[in-house]
Amino acid sequence: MASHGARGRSGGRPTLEEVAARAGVGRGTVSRVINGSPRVSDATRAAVEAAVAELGYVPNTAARALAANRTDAIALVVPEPETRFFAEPYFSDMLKGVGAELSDTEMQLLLIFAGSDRERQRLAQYLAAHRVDGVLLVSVHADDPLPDLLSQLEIPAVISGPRSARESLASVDSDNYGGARSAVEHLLSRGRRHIAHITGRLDVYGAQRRVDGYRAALRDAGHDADERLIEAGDFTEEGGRSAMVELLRRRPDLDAVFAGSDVTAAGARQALREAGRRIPDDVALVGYDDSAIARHMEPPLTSVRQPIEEMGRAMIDLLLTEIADRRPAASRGLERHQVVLATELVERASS
Amino acid sequence: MASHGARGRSGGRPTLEEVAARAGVGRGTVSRVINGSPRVSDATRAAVEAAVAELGYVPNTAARALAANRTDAIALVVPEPETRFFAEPYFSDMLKGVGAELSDTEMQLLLIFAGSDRERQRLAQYLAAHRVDGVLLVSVHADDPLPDLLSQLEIPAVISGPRSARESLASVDSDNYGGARSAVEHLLSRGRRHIAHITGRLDVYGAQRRVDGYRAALRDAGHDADERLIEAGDFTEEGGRSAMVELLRRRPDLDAVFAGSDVTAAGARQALREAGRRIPDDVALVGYDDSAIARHMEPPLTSVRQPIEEMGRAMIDLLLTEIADRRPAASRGLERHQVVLATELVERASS
DNA sequence: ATCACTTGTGGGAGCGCTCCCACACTACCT
DNA sequence: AGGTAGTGTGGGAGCGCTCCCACAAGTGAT
Repeated sequence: MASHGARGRSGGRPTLEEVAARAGVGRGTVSRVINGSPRVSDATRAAVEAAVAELGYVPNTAARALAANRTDAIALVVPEPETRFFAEPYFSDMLKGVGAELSDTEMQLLLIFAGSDRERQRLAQYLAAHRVDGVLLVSVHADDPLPDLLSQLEIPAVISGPRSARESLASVDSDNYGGARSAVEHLLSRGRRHIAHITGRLDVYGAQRRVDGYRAALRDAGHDADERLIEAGDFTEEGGRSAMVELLRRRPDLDAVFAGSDVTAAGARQALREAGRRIPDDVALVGYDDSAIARHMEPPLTSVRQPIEEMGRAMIDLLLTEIADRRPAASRGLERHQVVLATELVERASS
Repeated sequence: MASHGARGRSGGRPTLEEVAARAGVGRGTVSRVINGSPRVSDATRAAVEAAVAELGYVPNTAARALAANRTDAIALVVPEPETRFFAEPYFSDMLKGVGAELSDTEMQLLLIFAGSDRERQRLAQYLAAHRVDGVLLVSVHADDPLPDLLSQLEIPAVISGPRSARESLASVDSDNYGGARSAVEHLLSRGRRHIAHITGRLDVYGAQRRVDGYRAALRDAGHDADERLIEAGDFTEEGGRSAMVELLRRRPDLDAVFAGSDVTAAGARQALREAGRRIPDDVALVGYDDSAIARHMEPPLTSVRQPIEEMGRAMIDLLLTEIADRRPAASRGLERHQVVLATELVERASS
């Protein structure tokens, strides 16, 4: 009795109502069983479950979403071009943690790229349509309007990286400051005295914090910071190479380099090689991220490991909590969830 | 007047009805405007569009999905562990093509991994719930039950790679057979006579086809196929290395290697180096995929380029057509869409 | 003037759920 | 006996759309 032309194909998926009829109970009871409500007698539950199995019933997500005003889906938003997503191990590790933590949930994960303006446009539409219950925002840049949009739309969200003061979103971060400190302290303990730093992209909060940590470690050790020992990179190999060239020109006497990422370190290594400097004999090198690159570099690279996978897990935990008590961060006052995970220095032959 | 406790939060999203009231028209008319029906007068359309803009109306996807029985979303299913997804450039190129082709559509793309049994279980649930309008299946293995499941559920789907006889799904493939032929013919034309082949994983159709092409090229050139010149790899670097070691042991006189992928070629190169063979002087090497690895190898690797991005585009085209005329492949008889795109040999210093 | 279309429009019915109120029934106190 | 909980259950109302039927109004042929 399909009244709409487009319906009734595909052999007719069974509905709640049909399951109820089959089990000899009411619609509400079946709904309770499906949703795991405790207020159902064991006998009834068994009868309903049998009917569900016989009919091969699968709930209609659209109907549920409409009635209950939730989608059972969350989005992992990557505000970067896809290229970077695949190039940086950060994202794949993050995805692994997120996926693992989500695997015993009913939640569906969507991956959304928002690198170009056009993609951002689409994303805004998407969020406005409330097609997800929550958002994981990885790699937030300074002045990014996304966090504001999110809290305006009152969509639960968790960002990775440090949170700037004005934002009211929950966040998970690794201790970039401490990680940088430990790298520099390590180099100092190895007797290095002229330690340079190639930064990451400074519009990424984390990179900025690493610079702070670098400065603090030097200051605490009684070294005066020489600005000529700091050069901006951009997380790319080429950026690392050219920054290294520049540093060697300015301070030919440097004996150690702390790079803002492993990829940057790879670029720096190249420049050092070309300049005839041996690693670690002439110049010690330390990277950041402890990615596969670090292990495979020649010589193997000392690097600061971030617990990225754990960060992913933590982000999901926070987000699910946030969704569960449906009160977006903004409206719950100042008390905001912020998790900071420790880093670990992995020592290898390059330092 | 929110009757459900959970509703009416978030400042009340405007509904179709409210837009209709504001524009002084009926519900149906607004729906027609939203969906771009031509049967609306210009004046009315303008009035509705104004109301939409003033109210900031965004259609409720769940309601639409429920009423129209479509989701405006398609899934890109990767039947592989995530690790492989990130490791092989194939997927990122594919994703790029798919994304590009989809960007002027309303369709949402979901990325779903189905590497483990558990993930497959979830996927089956997901598909049974008809949460997507169509599926893109990349990297299908032999005996994979997914294609059958898909046609059973009557979900429009397109697979990448050659289609086995029994499947009724549309497919897009690159010419693996021809690509392999061209690689071998190239090596022959360079005067190589003992050409070995390290295969990909043979449960992947494409890898099998490459073996066929390799054999055919040799046969046509009047060489008798020596099975000792063929060794199975698995698309990994380590697999390529150990296969090469084995080949060198069996046929120390070989003077060329055609590898099933660039990554495999990288492994082979390593083994050749260790054995003291120079590339291309002693042994010529050709890869497959023309990925970034090929360009950066030392020496740069000759490789067969597959138009992966174009494949992604073509898959989307097919799928959207399939969805548009809502008739899944199976029910439309034998005439099935199958697109095969040509490959191109990119010559570099390794051969 | 009549008929036969075509074009534009309004609104009822229905998609398959969830939420919640109402009600029956039991158990245990006063 | 009457009250007061608590427990399990049925089903109405409603979520915000799309589809389609009905109908008004216009257009041209007869």
